[in-house]
Amino acid sequence: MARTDLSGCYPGAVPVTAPPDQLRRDARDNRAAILDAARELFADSADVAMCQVARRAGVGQGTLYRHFPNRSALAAELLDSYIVGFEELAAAEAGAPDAFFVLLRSLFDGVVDLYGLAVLARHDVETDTHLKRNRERIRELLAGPLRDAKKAGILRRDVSLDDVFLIFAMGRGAMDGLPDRAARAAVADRVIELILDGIEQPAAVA
Amino acid sequence: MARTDLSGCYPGAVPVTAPPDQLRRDARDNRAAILDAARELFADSADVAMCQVARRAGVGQGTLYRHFPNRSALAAELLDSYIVGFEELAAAEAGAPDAFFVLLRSLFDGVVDLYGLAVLARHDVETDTHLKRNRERIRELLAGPLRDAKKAGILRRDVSLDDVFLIFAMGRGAMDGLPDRAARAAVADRVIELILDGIEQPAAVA
DNA sequence: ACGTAAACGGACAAGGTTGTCCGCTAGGTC
DNA sequence: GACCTAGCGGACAACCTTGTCCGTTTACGT
Repeated sequence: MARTDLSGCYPGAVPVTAPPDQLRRDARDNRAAILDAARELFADSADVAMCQVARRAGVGQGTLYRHFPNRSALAAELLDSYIVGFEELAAAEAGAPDAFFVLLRSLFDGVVDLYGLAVLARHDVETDTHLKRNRERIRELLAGPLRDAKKAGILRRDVSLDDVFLIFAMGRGAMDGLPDRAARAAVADRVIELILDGIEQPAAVA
Repeated sequence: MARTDLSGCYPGAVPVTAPPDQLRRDARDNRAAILDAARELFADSADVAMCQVARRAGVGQGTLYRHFPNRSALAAELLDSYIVGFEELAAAEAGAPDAFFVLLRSLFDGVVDLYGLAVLARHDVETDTHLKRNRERIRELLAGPLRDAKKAGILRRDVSLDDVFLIFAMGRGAMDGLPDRAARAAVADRVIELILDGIEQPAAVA
């Protein structure tokens, strides 16, 4: 006997559409738990299975996928919340001559805290429009500080915005495969030291 | 009816043990074809399925696995052949004051040509003893040039061998996700420019 | 020529991941 | 307190990858 076709009779995996603050309480809690779990898991690695996120959040896979239709959507949400913080910092530092270096440092700190996410962002950057927009946003926020730093004579004149992304990628690469935040933080410090001064000895120090 | 147990009656996937130059001609050709295919595929990405290697080499999967029992063994072989070249270069440059920079440049070129392999090497470094030994070998080859460069006053005094690996990882990171050799080569050039001089403006250039 | 063992190749089992389906539970409202 | 629907959860199909198995082919010594 053929099973009755019940398609459409149940909500199924209909994605959650309401804004997060209008959700039913249990849904809101689950959403938060999922984001927390994802943040913890994506901190150390980009290789996180969706079922791990669900388990850690204490929800079923169905719930996870209803809130975030795929891994990219989940990552995008985490990334957005990072960008918000970055925008605030940029606003606070606006005008300061060393704002550029403060923001650069903050980008590195971002990788220290969410290494896996940074990897994911890089990998998906070609395919995911949302991530591209975030990238563009960071560009905008850095353009002013970059100009100011050059004007103040504390930054090489030939450094471009593209170079900043390059430096970001360099920092991320240096943190590849490290086991935890502490190790990444240590490496980030050293990378900044190296990058700022360069490794070549200035011609004559006397 | 139970199938007769034929285990051991056929050579099966018995690994090839003879030295490569004593193999039967078809086996030697296949081995070479596999290595060529792997080199091409690992050039752009670490995410290469073994069956792709087999297909590209024009051999069956069984053949591939008999020559190289797993992906690590295949990667190790490629890596070894790179190391041989690096050793030759180190020998040729021995004593030259700028040997350190030449070798550093060569490491970057290695990533440009075999990016996927570099990623793999980094990722497996904790688990694979063979890779660890290669790393150690590079360390040995760089120690002298590093000392000489400092003595010649063309390298910051506080740069350590660990920093060299860090710089290597930075370069690799900067090349993440780039589509081809050409793009990687361009990035490698810029990274070297940035790393050598640093991005901070020297106090007073006057 | 010819026989033997080395080598081949592709089917396949095992393991793991993604995203969907659908029967049930329980929050919020009247 | 009862209803109704948003939301839950976990089984599962589909897919991919790794490494093994075993019947067949072929290089090479005699």
